[in-house]
Amino acid sequence: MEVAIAVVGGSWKMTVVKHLLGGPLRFNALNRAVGPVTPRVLTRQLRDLEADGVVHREVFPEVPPRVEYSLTPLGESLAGLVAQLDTWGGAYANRLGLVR
Amino acid sequence: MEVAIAVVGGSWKMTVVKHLLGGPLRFNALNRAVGPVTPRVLTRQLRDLEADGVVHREVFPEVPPRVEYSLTPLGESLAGLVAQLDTWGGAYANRLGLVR
DNA sequence: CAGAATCCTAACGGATACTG
DNA sequence: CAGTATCCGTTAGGATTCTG
Repeated sequence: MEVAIAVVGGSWKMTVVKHLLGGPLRFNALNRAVGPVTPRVLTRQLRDLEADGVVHREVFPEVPPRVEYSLTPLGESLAGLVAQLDTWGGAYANRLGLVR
Repeated sequence: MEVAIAVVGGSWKMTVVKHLLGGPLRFNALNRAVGPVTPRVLTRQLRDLEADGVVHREVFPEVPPRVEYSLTPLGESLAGLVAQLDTWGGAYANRLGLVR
């Protein structure tokens, strides 16, 4: 339990995984997709996910530089979790809308 | 997504929910169940969960004092998430065991 | 394009001790 | 029993600016 939270707990990590489920993305594309996250923060989260074996980082030695991020099999095994979090978060947001 | 992480992201929050799925628990019982968490930290997490409508806190005006924590319906709706996190965390831990 | 460098701060998690 | 009080260090997250 705590292990999972440690891997997944970062504010943007699961959002990153969610967007990578649709296929590899380059750094700036990911940055735009994920939301209002600064490059510095996104880089940290990506490095964490990489270290945890969730994300794969591939550098293409080109000009201009290209770096693609994709999910490892382990990362893809988070798909169910992403779906549940997404659903639950949606329901929770709705509930807030109703209560307020 | 981010909403869900905000509610669930605390280091002990999902562990608390997990243990409350088995029924209401008193503060110290919960403290023992959850693990090496200090009262101060546990209190914070519980107050957060209460504010988010996940946990219900009931005080029984007795001597000695008794306070029971239980899940709200919203809290119980996290059961699936708990199960997935638990499973995934277990698998991840095993994988670590294999790789190292 | 993909980040690194630098800086800041709020808050989180924790240790320890004390109390109605 | 169920916390509160006080203190602490780390670090996560963010803003801004710069670069190979």
